Amino acid sequence: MRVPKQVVEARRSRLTELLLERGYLPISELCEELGVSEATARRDLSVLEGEERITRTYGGALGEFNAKFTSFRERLRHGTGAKGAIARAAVSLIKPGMRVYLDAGTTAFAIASELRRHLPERLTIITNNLALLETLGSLPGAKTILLGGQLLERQSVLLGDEAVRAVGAQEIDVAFLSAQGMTENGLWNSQRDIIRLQQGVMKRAARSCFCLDRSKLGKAAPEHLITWARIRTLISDITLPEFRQAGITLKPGVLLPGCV
Amino acid sequence: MRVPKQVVEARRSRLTELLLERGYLPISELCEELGVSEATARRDLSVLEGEERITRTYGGALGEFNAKFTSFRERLRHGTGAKGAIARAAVSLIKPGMRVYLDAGTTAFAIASELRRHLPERLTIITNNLALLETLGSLPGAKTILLGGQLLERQSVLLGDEAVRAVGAQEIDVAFLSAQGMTENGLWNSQRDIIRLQQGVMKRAARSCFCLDRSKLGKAAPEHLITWARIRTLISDITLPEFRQAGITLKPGVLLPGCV
DNA sequence: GGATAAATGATTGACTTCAATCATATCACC
DNA sequence: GGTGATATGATTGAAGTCAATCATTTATCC
Repeated sequence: MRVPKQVVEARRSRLTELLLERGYLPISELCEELGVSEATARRDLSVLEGEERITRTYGGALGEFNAKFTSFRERLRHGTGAKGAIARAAVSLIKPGMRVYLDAGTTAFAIASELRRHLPERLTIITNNLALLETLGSLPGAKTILLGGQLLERQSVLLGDEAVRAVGAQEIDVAFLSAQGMTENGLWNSQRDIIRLQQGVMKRAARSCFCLDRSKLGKAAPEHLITWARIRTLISDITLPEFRQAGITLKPGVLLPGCV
Repeated sequence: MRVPKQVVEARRSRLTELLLERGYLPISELCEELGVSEATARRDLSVLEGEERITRTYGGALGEFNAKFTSFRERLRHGTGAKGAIARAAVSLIKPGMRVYLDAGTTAFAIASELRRHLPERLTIITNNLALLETLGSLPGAKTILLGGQLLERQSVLLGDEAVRAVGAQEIDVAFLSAQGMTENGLWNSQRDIIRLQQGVMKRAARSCFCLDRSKLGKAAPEHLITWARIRTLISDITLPEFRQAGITLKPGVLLPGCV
């Protein structure tokens, strides 16, 4: 029997919320919870998957939160490619007892993954990136500090005045920062709030390392982060000749070797 | 063929980490990733599930992070029982535009779930509870602020000096707080850091509501939170005669009606 | 109000997953 | 070094999952 459109939509919203609340549910429980047949539940799942509101698994489905992180991770095959090399180079700078800052972005995630393999002693990790907590939260022996702030919708990042203030109270030995683009004028990012936080981090960090893979070369973004003259350490899979070709001259020693 | 014990243990740790990193993996990918047959992968999953380090699903497995939250949620059947009634009573106090604080604990989770159903306009939600973000993070129209602080191992809660400082900078209209026990001397909690944060919250909140179900009655805990004389609003499924029987006399109007 | 389109549940057959069993290899212990 | 214990992969049958199809019911549109 046909059923009003709004009933269908309401049920699908409910399904999405159920998955958000429970993380994972097998088909059987979904049917019971929604009071529909297996066929309808599958159809709903199929639609919601098409809209990228959930992720199906064999026998059930995952909520958006998981899905988001999973797809986030899937872009990043472990330790392979440029991101993995950049992460390994970054981790080589981390010594026992250090206080390390990681910001948002997939590079930070690659570094966190790398830390799971080679974890220096007594590390303190400071971040505004909630996605990292899944990876770092259960690291034994490491202390994890999360900055406060406003949760950005549809991203798992904390920003705003509160985050800037919170980072001002931190001591940081080494910070790993990323950006969305680099041109001859320096590095660029998309949002003013991100820049403000990154500048706050730089003020508090004894050493700031910028991690950017080659996909960022030549790209601009709305907000200017930093000029080349002020960058002390860059970690990238881009070679010096390639930089020159793009009109960027790096001071000697700025480009960290080992990931080209 | 038999294989050294440490190899087996290493593989299982790797499996656990893989799941932590990726959230969910189907059996086929696990086999590929670990380089073992399906049978062995299943056996590993079975063992790890027994040790409660992962959660199996039909066709795959979930990492501990998901598992923890899932079990956390499963204790709490939606809207039913005392927790649901307490949550509904709590939500009835929330008006559009308010700034609401939720602390750790399953009661806060119940309130968050209830908010997913009846969401007042322009709400700001402030919390130190990461588990809530999964539920609240995607609420359209609500602003979510997370306090900073140190991540408590094996819990998804932020505490410490930074959290206390962060809450000191917040304006709160109504705070919902919980405790682990109540005796004639007032409310008790397990950790000093929790108490410190809660006291910080009370200072900044125009109204503080304590939410405790009947399982807490008569229980003590190491650290004292607050005396009955200073409690203005209590939300509980316990009746006034029951309180009297336990040697607790509540000032009139303190016990919020509607969830007994 | 009638025609059309859409949603539902049941059924089917192909495919997948799963636990149990078994033979084999080799680690661990004495 | 011999013996027992144990991890492994292959196999198998039972149970579960899935997409496609079909008849039925009913909302939606004109």
